[in-house]
Amino acid sequence: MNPSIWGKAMYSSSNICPDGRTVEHLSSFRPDPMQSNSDVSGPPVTLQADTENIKMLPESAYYSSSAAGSGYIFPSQMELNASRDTGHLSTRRHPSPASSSCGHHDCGHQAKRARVENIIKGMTGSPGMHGSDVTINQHEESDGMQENKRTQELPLNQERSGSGNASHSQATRKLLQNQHQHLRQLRTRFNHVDGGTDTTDSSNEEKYPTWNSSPEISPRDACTDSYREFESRSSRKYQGWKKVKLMNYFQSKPERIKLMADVLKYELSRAVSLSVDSIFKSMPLLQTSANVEGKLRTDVPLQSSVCKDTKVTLSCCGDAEVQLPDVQTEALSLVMQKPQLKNADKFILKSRLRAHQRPKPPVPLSYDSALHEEEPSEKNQDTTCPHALRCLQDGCSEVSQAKFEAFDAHWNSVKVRSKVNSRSVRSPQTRTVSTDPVLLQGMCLPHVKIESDSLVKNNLYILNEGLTTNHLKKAKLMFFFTRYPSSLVLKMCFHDVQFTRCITSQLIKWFSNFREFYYIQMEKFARHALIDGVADVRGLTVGRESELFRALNMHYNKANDFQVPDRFLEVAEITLREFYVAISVGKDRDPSWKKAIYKVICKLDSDVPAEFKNHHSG
DNA sequence: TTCTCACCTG
DNA sequence: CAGGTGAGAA
Repeated sequence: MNPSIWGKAMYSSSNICPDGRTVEHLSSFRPDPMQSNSDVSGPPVTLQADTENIKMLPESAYYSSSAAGSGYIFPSQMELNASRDTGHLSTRRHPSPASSSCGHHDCGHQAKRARVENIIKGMTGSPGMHGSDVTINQHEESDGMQENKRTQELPLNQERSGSGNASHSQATRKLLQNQHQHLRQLRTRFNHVDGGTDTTDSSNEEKYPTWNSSPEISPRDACTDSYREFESRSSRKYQGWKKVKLMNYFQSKPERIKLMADVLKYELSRAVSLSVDSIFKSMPLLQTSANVEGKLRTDVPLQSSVCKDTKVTLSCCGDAEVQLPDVQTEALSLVMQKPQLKNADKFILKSRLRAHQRPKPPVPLSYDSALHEEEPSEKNQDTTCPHALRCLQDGCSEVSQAKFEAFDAHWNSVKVRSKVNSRSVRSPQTRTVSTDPVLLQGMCLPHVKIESDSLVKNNLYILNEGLTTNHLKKAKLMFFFTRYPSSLVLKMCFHDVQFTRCITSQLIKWFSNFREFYYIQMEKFARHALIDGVADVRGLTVGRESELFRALNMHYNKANDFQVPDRFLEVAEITLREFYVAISVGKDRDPSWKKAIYKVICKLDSDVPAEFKNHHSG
């Protein structure tokens, strides 16, 4: 035993430099078969001393690479970002504007009838219809609404029109008859749209609930549904209807406009809700954005009167409209599995990073997210009405979470059933809720900006409540740069994930597993080298063609679509030599012999490229 | 006590 | 890859 040899060997192993000094130092080390198999009670002491000396040296003495020690942060510095549960437990607002203004049941029906009347009036009457024309129309409508009761109605109308005046002029009668005819045609038209249902059965009330947001209902039906609803009720409460008509007859014009506005609001929010629902349910991700856009525009005709072109303004939490910056819809992250996408497993960074070395067209999914996760969300944290981005970004808001779960349930069936996802299902934030139309309606989806390919580009919408396989792939590629990522790095690279304690632990666990595999491979190949009689550490190199690299690449970069940085090869080579030397000197008899190696390797982390931080993992 | 880590196991 | 566990650090 020559302490100087040991000392030199271990010293050199700790002074491994990518610039070649490694070889110079380690070349002096020749594993002594006798020593490696003999009692190591002597050498380990020396080794330990040398290991301690290592710590005294400045980092620059270890590694010339600028990456050395660049990112090492002690695990204790890992910040566990507790769930930022903002607790937006807003109460459910009653969505019906009719019942909000009048608590009485009949009052609500009457108001609705009055609105239907106004709707019909708006459809039949010309824009310039005023004064007595409206008056006449209102009379006629009452007849038209119930054709089968015209015989009962006619005397009433005559009574109303004439008010007991027997000398009604013939011209007025003729005009009235014409109006009757007109409204009968209108009525027929409505019935046709309605599918021919003209029943006065009382079961209709259950048949057409006020907020019938059944997923099966077509948007076209949705648009006519409210009319059916009003109509069916009007047939039951005809007497009340007449009263309302009379009242409405004397209503001032501003009041009618207000009613019309109410109806429009009602219809708008209802139709948009249904459309959003149907889109989320029918959007197959492969669907072109043009289709989506067209669908929205077609299904929600009313929105055109409120919103221009590409924007849909939804009423959120009452009547307050929430206007969001366009950028917010741009930055919503891709979080769902996309089994339909054949290239879903292609990591988005692939071409980007490759492009640094060889020219290649960028991947469609690659785009810069101008939104940084904290910026908008932190500002709006205290708003009582959490707009959707806040919901999306924080994800932990229970109400919004539940709302997203509502339609998320649809996607569960197509989610890849990997453990990665199944874990998120177990997340405490995840609950199973039924698809409540009210929830869907109240999703507070903001100002959905329908832009060409914005939806497809972002591929939906929801902030991650869990890690996906794409996150796993990203993490694996990150391992090429950092073996011991700090929580800060993790947060930066997985900023599309809601960082909870669970998520953080899972990410840490992932890298722990990566390291485990990495070190196992290193030890295995180091032992193989010893068995194979490699006598010089200079004979231990890790190139892209080496078996060790292939094993590692197969594990972390299975698709082989990522250009592994040269630095990783250097680190792998250093690690392999560390293991080789340690095993050679019999250090492996110490139960904690790897710790010294871990200590060295953890200082070799590089900075994660910005591409990892700027892109979503989808 | 809490957290991270390595190790072992399935 | 994840769960469980014990060691060690803060």
